[in-house]
Amino acid sequence: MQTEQALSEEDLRQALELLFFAYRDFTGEADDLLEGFGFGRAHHRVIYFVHRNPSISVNGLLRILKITKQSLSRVLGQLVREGFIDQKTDAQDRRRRTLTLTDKGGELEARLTKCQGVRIQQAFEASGKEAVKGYKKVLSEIINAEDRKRYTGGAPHTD
Amino acid sequence: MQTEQALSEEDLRQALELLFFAYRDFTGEADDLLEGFGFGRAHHRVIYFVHRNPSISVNGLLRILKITKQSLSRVLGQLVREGFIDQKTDAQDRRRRTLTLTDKGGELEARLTKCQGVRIQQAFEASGKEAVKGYKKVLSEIINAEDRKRYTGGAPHTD
DNA sequence: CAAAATAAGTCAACATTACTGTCATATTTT
DNA sequence: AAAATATGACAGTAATGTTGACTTATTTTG
Repeated sequence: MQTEQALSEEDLRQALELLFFAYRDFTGEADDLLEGFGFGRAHHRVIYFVHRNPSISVNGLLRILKITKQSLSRVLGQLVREGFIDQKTDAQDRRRRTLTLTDKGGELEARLTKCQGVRIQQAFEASGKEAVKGYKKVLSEIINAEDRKRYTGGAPHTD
Repeated sequence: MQTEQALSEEDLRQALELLFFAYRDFTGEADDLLEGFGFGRAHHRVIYFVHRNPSISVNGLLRILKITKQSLSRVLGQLVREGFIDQKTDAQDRRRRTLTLTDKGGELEARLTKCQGVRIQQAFEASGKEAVKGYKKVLSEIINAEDRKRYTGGAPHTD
C-alpha cells in the first residue's frame, strides 16, 4: 500500500496491452485440443471449474462463470450427454444437481490444464519468484472484490 | 534467469484463474460506455490500436488483432461510416488505406482508456512498484514471442 | 511490358457464445 | 398452503469470429 508516483499514460497502456495479448495467447493454447472434441472455450471453463469444485451445483457454477443459466445449459447439457460430467441429485437438497467430472472428463481436464500449464510454468521460470509474487498481487487487485473471494485460490465452494 | 523450484499444481491453477478472472473483470469495464454507441469489444480494440498506431494500414491492424479481414471489415466499416475513424489512401503506396482516429474517435478512445485505466491504476497503487515490475515481466513472458515484438510497448508499427 | 503479388473490399454462409423472455416442474422453506 | 429456490426447456436475437469465393487497384518482378 505504499505511495507511488503517478503512473505515466505509457505505463498504463502497456499494462492494458500486456493483459490483452497475454490472455489471448494463453487462451488460444488449448483450442486445438478442444476442437478435436467439438468443444469450445465455454466447455473448457465448465470442465475446469467442475474439476476445481467437485460436486458443485449448477447455481454455484453460474456464480463463478457469471453467465446465464440458458448459456450454461447448452454446454453443460452437451458435456453431460457425452459423458464428461456426471450429474446427480443432491442428497441434502433434492432440487440440486451436483456436478462432477467422470473419468473421461477428468482425463480431458488434465490434458487441457497441462497444455496451458506449460506456458505459465515457463513464464514463471523465466521471470523468477519475486516477479511471480508481483504478478499474483497485481492481478488479484484487478479482480473485483467479490470475485477475489470467490476465486478458487481460497476454499472451493460448492453452494 | 534463475532456477526455481518446481511450481505446485496449486500455484499453476491459481495463476490460470487469476488471469481468467482479471481479464474478465477488466474487459467488462468499458462495456457500458461502448453500448451507448452501439459498439462492442471488437470496436474497442480497433479504436484502441488505431489510436496507438496512427496511420496504420488495414493489414497492419489485422496482424495485431489476428482476426480475418472479413471480421475486421464489419467493425471497421462501421467506425469509418460513423465518423470515428478516418481512412485515407496512402501516398507512398496507393493500394493502402491509412487509418487514423477522427476527433470524435479520439474522444471515445480517451474515455474508454480512462475508464479501464482507473482500475489498473488502483491495482498498481495497491500493489507497489516491485509487484508491477513482476506483473509486466510475467505477462510479457506469457505472450508469444512474435507478439512480444509486435505489442505496442515497443515502437508502434505502421506496416 | 506482361505477369504475379499485394492491399483492400464485398458477398454469402456458418459456428460459438453470449443475451432476453417465458414457462414448467420438483423441492424446500416459511 | 404459499412462497421461494433449483433446475430445465424453448424461442428468438446479437456480437464476433470463421471459411470460401470473387473483384478492383496498385505495385513489384521477371
